[in-house]
Amino acid sequence: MIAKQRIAYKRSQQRERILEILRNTTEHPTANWLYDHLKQEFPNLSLGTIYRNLRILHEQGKISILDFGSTFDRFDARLDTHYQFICESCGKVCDVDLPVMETLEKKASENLGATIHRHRIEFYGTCAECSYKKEDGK
Amino acid sequence: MIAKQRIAYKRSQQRERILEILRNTTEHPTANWLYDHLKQEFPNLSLGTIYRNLRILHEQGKISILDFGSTFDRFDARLDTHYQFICESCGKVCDVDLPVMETLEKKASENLGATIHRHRIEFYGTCAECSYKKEDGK
DNA sequence: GTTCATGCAAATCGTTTGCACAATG
DNA sequence: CATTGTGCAAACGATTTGCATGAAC
Repeated sequence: MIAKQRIAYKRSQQRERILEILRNTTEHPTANWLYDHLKQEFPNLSLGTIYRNLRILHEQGKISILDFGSTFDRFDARLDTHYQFICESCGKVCDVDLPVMETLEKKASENLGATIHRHRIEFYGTCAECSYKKEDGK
Repeated sequence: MIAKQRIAYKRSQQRERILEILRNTTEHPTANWLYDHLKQEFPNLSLGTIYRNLRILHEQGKISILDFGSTFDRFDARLDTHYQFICESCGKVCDVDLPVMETLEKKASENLGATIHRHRIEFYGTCAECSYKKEDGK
């Protein structure tokens, strides 16, 4: 478990673009989406680079990693605690505008005798568009 | 998306034991844990069988699948909504005894115009034992 | 020039699947 | 005996990693 000694981060075009895109998207892209998207700018781009940079951005505390049941992670430049909704029909992930309940952590903490650093809430269901599609015709 | 036509489920020793174990464990075993555990009873057991049966038990509504950020899923014979705590130090998963907040789904639903079927809450932190270990010595 | 980042391909790891054979009903 | 389940090994898909080359400082 000897962590590879890293002295400093150097800048890289790719990393800066990844962060920029994440900051300008309300969607929560997957690694693969980022790859497809940036492939145009960097024709030789590789998926390894995407993943390495996502990990680095996460280490730097600049992005967060949202891991749901789905096989792939979603990445987000929003760092504050916020809740998510996942559409089980189309897979879309979006933020839910509900006040964050700090008290929950306290209660759970007392309950378990554990130290709690953070919590997540995920809502699962069918989004407005998908409900609409299902209603008419097929 | 042609679902393989299944007429009926037949019983199988392996499946019954898997369910039995899940019902008698408060831990939330991984597929691999179940495999190791049952390998003694069924020396030729294969992981494929574990996964197939877990999926079938889930289809039958007898177990639930808990998927966290960790690479592997956890399985649970408790079916009612309940919240989880995940120790970031030892990876243990346990249930949190807090009242289920039905109203949350309603609020989120109004917020998004979506239909919400269920929600999950996960707390992340350090469990009592791990906190204790860290305190003294190393 | 030393260190970090890239691209590429191979490796990893949890999970799924195709197939021939065994168990169930 | 028709159908489902098993074991095995190969396949899968998201992510990671080793290595030689290229960019940053």
